[in-house]
Amino acid sequence: MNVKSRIYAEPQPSAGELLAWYDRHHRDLPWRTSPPMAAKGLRANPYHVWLSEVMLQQTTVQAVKPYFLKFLERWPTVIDLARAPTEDVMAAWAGLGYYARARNLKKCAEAVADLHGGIFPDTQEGLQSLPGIGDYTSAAIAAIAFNRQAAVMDGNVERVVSRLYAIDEPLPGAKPLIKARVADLTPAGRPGDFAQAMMDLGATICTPKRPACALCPFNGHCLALRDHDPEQFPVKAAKKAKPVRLGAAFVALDQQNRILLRKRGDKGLLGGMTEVPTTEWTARIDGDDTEASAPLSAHWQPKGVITHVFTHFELRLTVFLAQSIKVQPSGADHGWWEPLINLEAQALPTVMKKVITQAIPEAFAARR
DNA sequence: AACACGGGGGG
DNA sequence: CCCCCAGTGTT
Repeated sequence: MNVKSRIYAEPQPSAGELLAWYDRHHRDLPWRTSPPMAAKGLRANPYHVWLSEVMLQQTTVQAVKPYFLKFLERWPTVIDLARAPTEDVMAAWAGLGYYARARNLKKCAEAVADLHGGIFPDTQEGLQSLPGIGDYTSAAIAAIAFNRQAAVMDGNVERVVSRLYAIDEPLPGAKPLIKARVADLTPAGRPGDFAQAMMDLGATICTPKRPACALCPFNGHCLALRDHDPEQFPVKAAKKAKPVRLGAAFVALDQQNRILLRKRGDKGLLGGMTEVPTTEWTARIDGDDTEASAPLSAHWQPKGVITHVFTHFELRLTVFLAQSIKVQPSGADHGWWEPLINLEAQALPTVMKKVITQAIPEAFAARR
């Protein structure tokens, strides 16, 4: 920045302006200690902050709320979570996505319970040594639960800051530059409120499309607003096309209305989750091979195709149903027969709920 | 540095 | 339909 623009630029944005806005407009969220309460010295519970932050990774506030309340009711402390069966945690997480988070959540709870006496580390370094806690989450917990002056940067903050300074370098390359700006802005007092204020601002005012700049506490300092079009920031690197994968899924019911289920391996896609048997998911499907790869010999009835979009590919599964199967004692490989009435308690990812609903429309509507 | 990893809501 | 989201771990 040259001398002239330094002289004539607007005064720098300050944390105080944002905190004043936050005091008036902050959202009331289940894991949050409101600014008035925080001012009276009530500190947020590190367990609550950690649980919410892990759930909020790449996930919207709206989606997280019910899961957060359910987890807290079922496992009130990190010790309770550490002692819970992993299958229960996976089943409770089902539907939230990114299931490595649930596996790491359990590992992290065990580490805190067994290695730290049930007390979360209170530094960013200590927190980041735990499973599932990276750059963002360690900074967020350190700032929000322990009042540390940590620079919290997520997708919202990247957008706000890239607009504030009209940063034209594309993401993710611009992250170090943005992080430095965030560190400069983060105040020693109320760093947790500042972080949450930045994220609230990004979620409600400085939105990806049609930002409400007229309502923004930073609208006197925003270079993207003054000199450009805020909607053009942040600049992002081009993304690649999604390939399609195909396969078949088999819904088998026995004579007692039980469904054949399997557990997926602990690593990789949908790791540790429950599924119905399927073929491999490949670029092309061999029609003659489909029947042969069914989990057992039966009258397989085609029930249509479901589509599910993952982060990096689109999956189309042809669904087959077989009913009134006589279960052979040593029949299913690695699977088990689960009464349909228990489906709700299984760790079924959304794609598998789609498959089962396609074959048995009333499968998940039966209760209540 | 690039890739793998879910799911849902908004425009 | 496309975009994005309170990112982390692996390679």
